[in-house]
Amino acid sequence: MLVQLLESLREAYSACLDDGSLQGAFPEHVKIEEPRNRAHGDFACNIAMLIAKANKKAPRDVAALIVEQWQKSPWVDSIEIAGPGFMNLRCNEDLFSQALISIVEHGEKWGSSPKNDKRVMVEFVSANPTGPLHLGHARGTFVGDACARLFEAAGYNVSREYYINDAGQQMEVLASTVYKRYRELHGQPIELSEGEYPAAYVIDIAKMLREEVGNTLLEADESLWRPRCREAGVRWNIQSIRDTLGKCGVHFDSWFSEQAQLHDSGAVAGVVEAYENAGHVYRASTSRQHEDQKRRAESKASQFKELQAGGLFLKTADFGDDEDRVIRRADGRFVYLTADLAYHKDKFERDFDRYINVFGADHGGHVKRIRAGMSALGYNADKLDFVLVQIVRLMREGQELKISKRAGNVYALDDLIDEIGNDAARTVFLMRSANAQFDFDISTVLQEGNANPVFYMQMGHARCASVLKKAEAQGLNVREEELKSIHLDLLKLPEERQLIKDLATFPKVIQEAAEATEPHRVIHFLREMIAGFHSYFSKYKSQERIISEDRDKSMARLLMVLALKNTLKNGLEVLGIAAPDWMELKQEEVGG
RNA sequence: GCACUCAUAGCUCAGUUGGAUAGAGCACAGGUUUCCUAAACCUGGGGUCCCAGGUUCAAUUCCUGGUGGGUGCGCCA
Repeated sequence: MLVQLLESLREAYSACLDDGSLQGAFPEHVKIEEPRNRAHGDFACNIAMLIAKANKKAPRDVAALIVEQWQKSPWVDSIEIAGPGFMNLRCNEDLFSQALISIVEHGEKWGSSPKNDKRVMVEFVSANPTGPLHLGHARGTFVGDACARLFEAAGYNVSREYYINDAGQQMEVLASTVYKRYRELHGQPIELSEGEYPAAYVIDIAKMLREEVGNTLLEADESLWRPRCREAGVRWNIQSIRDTLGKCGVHFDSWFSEQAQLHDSGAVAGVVEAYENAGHVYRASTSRQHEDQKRRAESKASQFKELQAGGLFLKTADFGDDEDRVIRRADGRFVYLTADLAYHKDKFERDFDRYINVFGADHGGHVKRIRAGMSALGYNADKLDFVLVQIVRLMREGQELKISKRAGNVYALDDLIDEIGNDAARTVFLMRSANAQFDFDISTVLQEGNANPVFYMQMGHARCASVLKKAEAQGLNVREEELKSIHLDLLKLPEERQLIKDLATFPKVIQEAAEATEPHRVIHFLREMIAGFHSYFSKYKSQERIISEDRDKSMARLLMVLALKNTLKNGLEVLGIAAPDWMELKQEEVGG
């Protein structure tokens, strides 16, 4: 619908160019959109304001010139010039009819863009394999997956990647905890030290280990038991993470191991060498930004400054970072950042067009460093997108659900899915802009009613399905091959025209949500559309029902319902939320 | 101190990359509903869009400077 209108506007514009009344290229950010105030017409266009200055004419005069041509389009019934120079247009009924038919004909492709040859990588979750996923990982998981789905719908070739931080001190702590639990299983007394993992899952890891190796590690040297325990721990945790992700409907295309693919492969040493060769490093005890050290004197960083003994600095400050960063210690060991740089270098070598990184907001500090590090290697850091997800505080009946890692207190992501279901969990974590923190009481999604966003959306879909099913029982079938013979010009009610216009904007919503990596836009779009339908449904239920004696009118409305259902289904699909044809309701009818 | 991020109705939050009279849910007040699955639908009250400048035909939106909340600031990961 919008496509046709834009096309006709282009034609009108070039006609203006041809007769010399206007000059200049067709402006890039022309908007044709529904005006807030419906009295202004079906759509409004702002082109006159955009090009007025270049043509040295008043916006309203420019508008008049365009209107003269645009009115010739078969899609346009009338255009009015209003306000500072808006063009308010009313569309021809054929345009509405064609839009509806097109929605149904496109089926599950409706809303998606044609495949392009762009490749995008979405890296998300990437939780340390030191334990199961918990609440703190939920938002990143769902936002990352929804972004990936959005890009797929927008026509991109998408690859989902999980970066496994299976190197470093945390793994050693895990290994020693596993070993202690292993000894405990063999009757030896143990005592966990500060920082080790007290949670019960480590016992499960130890049990698995005992089954695999029996008691052979009991008397073994640390050089034997440590790698074995580490490996068992990592393997068990990754499996646990995979299982949870599977429950969440999330599947990765690749799992990237820090230990194997960066350290063991020599990639980390390689990236340092690349920086050395490029002349972006220097050896020092403190970074060049002495002032930075001073002004951080009051910060947490100050308590670590004695540890600084001099190492190899990367000049990230030359590429937009706040200060230079150490990438190799004086003793030759690399730091976390070095591996991260090597990882992103690896990503760039795999040559995607765009890299989406979904991080928790507490990792926001990485953004500038990685950007700077990639720029220093000569890569285009603009291809990197960072989605920082903020904390969501989940409540249950006013009580906060804790993420705390203290034993027995962890609220695992698994538990959340078990409690409220994948659809509700997705809705909760996707309904708000990722970079805004918010509170949510999960008792809301266990109710039935408008306050429950999942219920509201799914009920909308179920209602459509229900109406269609009832119609079918009466012999009213919307068959694809007969779409064109349905009298869609009978859809004259203002609510019907409004709904069709809303439906028609769906592809644009998907496209823009993908571009902005903002899945929440889709939820808001769906909710608004459903609200309009429910309102319409109720308003006319005593007259002008969807299924009525008037067969032609019924068929027209059923086609509209089918188009709505298709849009809802595809919209929910792109969020990973189920679109049921029937909802089992808990509550009994009131007053029955 | 510096960086990132947020600030919109009593509460939780949208606001379509700068558009016309700023919206939704909850809560509150009133009303409708024997019906195609629902405590659903309608109406109403409720706003200094944190403050002050700037850019623009047009700013809740972009820029600068403040204020307030969150996060980060290590040769930890």
